Amino acid sequence: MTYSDKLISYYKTIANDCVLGVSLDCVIFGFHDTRLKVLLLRWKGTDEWCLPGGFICKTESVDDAAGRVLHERTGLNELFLQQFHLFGEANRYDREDTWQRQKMPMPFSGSWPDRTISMGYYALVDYTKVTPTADFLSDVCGWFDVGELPSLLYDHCRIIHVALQTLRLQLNWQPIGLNLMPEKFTIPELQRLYEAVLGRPLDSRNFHKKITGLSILTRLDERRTGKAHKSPYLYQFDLPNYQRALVNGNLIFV
Amino acid sequence: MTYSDKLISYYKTIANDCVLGVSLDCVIFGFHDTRLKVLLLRWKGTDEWCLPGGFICKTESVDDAAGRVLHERTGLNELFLQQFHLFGEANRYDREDTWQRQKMPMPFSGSWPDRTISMGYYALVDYTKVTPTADFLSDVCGWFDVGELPSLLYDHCRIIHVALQTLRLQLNWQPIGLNLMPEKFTIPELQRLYEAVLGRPLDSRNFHKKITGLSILTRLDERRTGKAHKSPYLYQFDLPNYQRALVNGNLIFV
DNA sequence: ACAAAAGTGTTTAAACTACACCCATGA
DNA sequence: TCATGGGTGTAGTTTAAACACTTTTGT
Repeated sequence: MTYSDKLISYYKTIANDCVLGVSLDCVIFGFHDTRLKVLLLRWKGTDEWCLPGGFICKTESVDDAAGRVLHERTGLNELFLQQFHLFGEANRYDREDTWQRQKMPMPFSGSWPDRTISMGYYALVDYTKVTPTADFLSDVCGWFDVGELPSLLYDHCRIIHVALQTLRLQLNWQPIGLNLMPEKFTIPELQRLYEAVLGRPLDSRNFHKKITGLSILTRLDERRTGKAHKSPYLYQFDLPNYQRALVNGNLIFV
Repeated sequence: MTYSDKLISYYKTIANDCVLGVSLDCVIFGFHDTRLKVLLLRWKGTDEWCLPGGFICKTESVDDAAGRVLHERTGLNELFLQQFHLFGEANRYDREDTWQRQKMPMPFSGSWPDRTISMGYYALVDYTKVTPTADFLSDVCGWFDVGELPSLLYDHCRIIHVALQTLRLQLNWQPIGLNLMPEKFTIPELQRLYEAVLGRPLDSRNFHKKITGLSILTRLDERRTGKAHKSPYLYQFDLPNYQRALVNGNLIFV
């Protein structure tokens, strides 16, 4: 059975079990080494990348489908996952161009619709806990700097940019720190995250004052050592206070 | 040809021309007599109401489809129209209960999917310019106070509540005043709008100070007369300054 | 000892909150 | 003349922004 045969069989299964004409794409954000990252898949046999995505089973809620895709690609459950935009243009991308770059005949026969509406989700995950896992259509799954994206199929470049815009807007009301940071972290590391999302530097004294003033962090006795400078304290989130601050809309950094 | 026959033919046309399994629902907000209103349709031959909605033509963008539905129901073009949530649960509502209340056999035959995903849009319109117009499935189209909704089909009650929540959150960054107010209005009238959306009273002195301080309003020489008290000045939005304030995120009333 | 980042406090300006009286109008 | 809501200012408090030096650590 050739790959092309397998592909046709794969799409037949999808057409049978899933809602046709609707897909979802997940922009999975992580944070590592002062950079905001996004998880991408490399299309088999090409140098083209795309977002993790999938279809919605006939008896499955769309949010659950997004959770499933995310679990399959990262190994994580109970992620912070949020709808952000429905990409519903009749001609979202240049189909000819994409097929050519995908280097394979797309098995679009009778039942397959000739336009797909895609729901965009973004997820915030702890980079250190993710096991990037490719899917049937891809051979590599890996992280990319949001500022240094490779060649992307479909309209996925636009989807990432809309996700990033949304993330910036929601920085103040969403538990972005909690979901993107590892369990223990230093205040300067958290500041790097906010700077990476906002795309501009913040004043360390004001940041420190603000973040500690919210009482959402607990300072541990440990410190992060090993660098040629003063060892910063490690902190972790105080969950009850964090939730409270979110509800009250206090997590503001403009 | 009975209504039931027409209905079957109607759904056949939809199944032929539109994307199957996806619909859209529009929560159309207006403002009148100090109250926030929403436009509803009465299902033919029943006392049940629902949101204006529709399907997406095969070659139409989803946003355009929402604009079309809105134009058909209100007579307005170029409305402020915004995606707010995808309602994608596999069992969004009790189907048996809904069919019974709709008092008609739903023509769900072979090609009709047994679950529908619906994209929620909200629109802000000038109440005074709207000509409510029923559609094929409804016999009445009219405004309701968001606080006094009638019996609603499907999950439309939930959809309205999610729309309202979104509207509250977006009050600060969306041109809500501009779209919901008539061309000329008084500052107390605008304050009533903000109070209606926020659901709580605002201090008139602070409101006046704030709104005039933004330089987004032009005071006209006219005043609104006819009431047994001091006649308030009429204002209109200064569009260039309004846009600027929106971009800068200055339209905040918490 | 040096380089590199962490930790910390004050001052100033802007924004927000609370609060009360007089005025114009129509009944 | 009375009832109703419109118009307006100030003081106190809170919040944000700007800004620099000392400490710790590893090399």
